[in-house]
Amino acid sequence: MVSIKEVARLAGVSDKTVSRVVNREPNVRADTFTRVQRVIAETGYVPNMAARHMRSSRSNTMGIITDYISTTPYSGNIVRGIQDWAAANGRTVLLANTNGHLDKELESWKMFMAHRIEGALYVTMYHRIASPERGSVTLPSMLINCRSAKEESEASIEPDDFQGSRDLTRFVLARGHRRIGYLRLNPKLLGAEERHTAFRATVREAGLGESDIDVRLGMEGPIGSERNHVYREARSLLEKANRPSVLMCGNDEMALQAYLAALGMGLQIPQDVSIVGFDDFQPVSLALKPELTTAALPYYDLGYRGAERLDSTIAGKPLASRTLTLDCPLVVRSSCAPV
Amino acid sequence: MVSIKEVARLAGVSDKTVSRVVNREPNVRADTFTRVQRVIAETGYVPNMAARHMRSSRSNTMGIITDYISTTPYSGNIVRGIQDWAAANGRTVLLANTNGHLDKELESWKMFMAHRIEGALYVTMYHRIASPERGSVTLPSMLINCRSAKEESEASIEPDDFQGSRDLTRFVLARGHRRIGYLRLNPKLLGAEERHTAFRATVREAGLGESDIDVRLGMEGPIGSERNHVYREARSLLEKANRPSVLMCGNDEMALQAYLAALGMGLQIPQDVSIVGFDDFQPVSLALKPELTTAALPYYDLGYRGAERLDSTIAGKPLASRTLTLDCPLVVRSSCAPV
DNA sequence: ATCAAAGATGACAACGTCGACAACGTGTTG
DNA sequence: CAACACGTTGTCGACGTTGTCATCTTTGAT
Repeated sequence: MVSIKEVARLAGVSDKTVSRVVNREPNVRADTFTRVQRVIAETGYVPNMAARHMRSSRSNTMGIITDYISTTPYSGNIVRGIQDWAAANGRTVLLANTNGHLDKELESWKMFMAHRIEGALYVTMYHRIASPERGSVTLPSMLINCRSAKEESEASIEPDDFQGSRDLTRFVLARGHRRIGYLRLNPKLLGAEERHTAFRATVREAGLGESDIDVRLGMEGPIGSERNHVYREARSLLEKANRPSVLMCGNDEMALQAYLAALGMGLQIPQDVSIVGFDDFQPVSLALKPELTTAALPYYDLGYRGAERLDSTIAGKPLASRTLTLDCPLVVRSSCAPV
Repeated sequence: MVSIKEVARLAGVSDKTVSRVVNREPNVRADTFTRVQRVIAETGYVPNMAARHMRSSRSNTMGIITDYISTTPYSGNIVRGIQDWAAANGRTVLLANTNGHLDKELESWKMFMAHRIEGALYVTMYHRIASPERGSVTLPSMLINCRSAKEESEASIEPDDFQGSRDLTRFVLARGHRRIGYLRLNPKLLGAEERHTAFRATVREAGLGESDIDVRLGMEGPIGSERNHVYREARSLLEKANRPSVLMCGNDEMALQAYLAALGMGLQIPQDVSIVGFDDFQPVSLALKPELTTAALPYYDLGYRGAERLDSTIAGKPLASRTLTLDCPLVVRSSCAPV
């Protein structure tokens, strides 16, 4: 691999001058500049990051720790958002996956230290409470899609489940629905609480009473091995004498099961019953017919803006607020009809 | 950050001796070893990879290029497999996502060169023909989930779609099905051809004729914006006077639509019609009720073993075969009943 | 023409690590 | 006791880059 010295030799200048050209430093004569540029092009010289890192003692690198990237695959978009930010800003990212194992998490931090990362992004695949186990490492960090358990807690960026659920509920109400079945997420997830609370607050605000809504628990138990009651509960809701005109589901995968339950009973969607989801998990929300009305988790932006925020922190700029929430925009498709 | 010299000073030895301890070199007295180890533990010293890289001119790093990681999210497991191999073998991986843009691909190669990667894994999210655009870069590389268009082609590792489809078809036949509807994948995908061919070969082998099977095209058009006929075709198959007893689908997302079509017509699965998929895309295959019988794409292993193979190549060992295929194991659940 | 200021370029060192080699200590052999 | 082998430890330099400072060249004002 050709080095800066080799380029310098070929261009008949000093290595320092090549460095100036590469880094667009001022005070290089135009002809020198082009001559060096030409040699760089001819030799295919690319600066060695490791050497830069050594010289400047800045690695320009951030680490990403993810937990269960495979279980909820769509949230891989968080990682994509981070990467795009990094590529656009000349940073390097190092990725580590823990699969939820503590020992792998500690191992990852060690690997990160070996690369002298300047900050870490702690990404969870479910919106939840997290407590990064970084051993004795102390570095700028940003929690993405989760928040710290501790009070003196750390900077984070999260989806606004409350707003998403509120907007979705308002939309459902605006379509005239007055009997609503609600299938709750696993209470272990942060989103479960917020979505449910927002739903209740919004229907109350609209003047509906307890008898107008019917809330069922769709999933429970430890994440990864939860018990799934969605199909059964959806059926039960739809078998009621005065059945709901709409089923609101904790997420899109639950909506899928609600579809199966409704169709299995001979009901048509959305003519006989409307269904809405949450997350906009597209392999499901777009595969369903009719396509699913839902609220989109801003995964990509969580990553992109989370990386941006971490970078500010590394640069020493204070954050406007410790926690930033991003909207979950409503995605209107055709699974929810007017009553 | 504490350096090897600082550790050496505190332990009262030379930096070289600390280096010996860190790298488990022989010929260090036991008491020296423990003394140095203690100082390392106390100071939290971690060797600097950038400096190692400089000294040894070996980066110990491989690059991963992926195309559309977000569209078919489950295949992120390939990346997880690679990472796990790398973590287990002390290698670093650098990840770049192109979203299918050529300019981003070239940019990624440049970034890789800056980090002096020793080899590259070119990962596609669909099983397809690929031609890596690496500019003038020439490095050991391995195609994962794709193969080269060129004849003098490059090493690759791929799923065995043929075997998967054959085993699935045999399974269906063994359950007594003799009228089979088949929904084809987008012909643009490599798997489409292989799965379809295997299906035809296997039914013929079993003595079925052309009139016993009915093959429909489920999807077509450019990847990312294809036209989707699955729902319509599935309905059409099921409306036939002598309707198939089983629907074999190109993948699990198509199976999902087949479910919706069947249920929408008042048919019960698997009593009235059996359905099988392909891929084992679990957010779908496990969410469906009854759960889906399918063949699993060995994504994780493609990544893990692909990394392993690339590493052999880097080390200069010849590969037993240029292309390696991995089995797609049958996953029997409950969506396919005996006739 | 003269000189100062500004612009352009180069020499050199240092970042952290480890290979090559030198040097030292201890025990063994003749 | 000399000679040697071997085990243990240390010195030094180089990897590729860029910051610091020095040097040389050009420009422009007098």
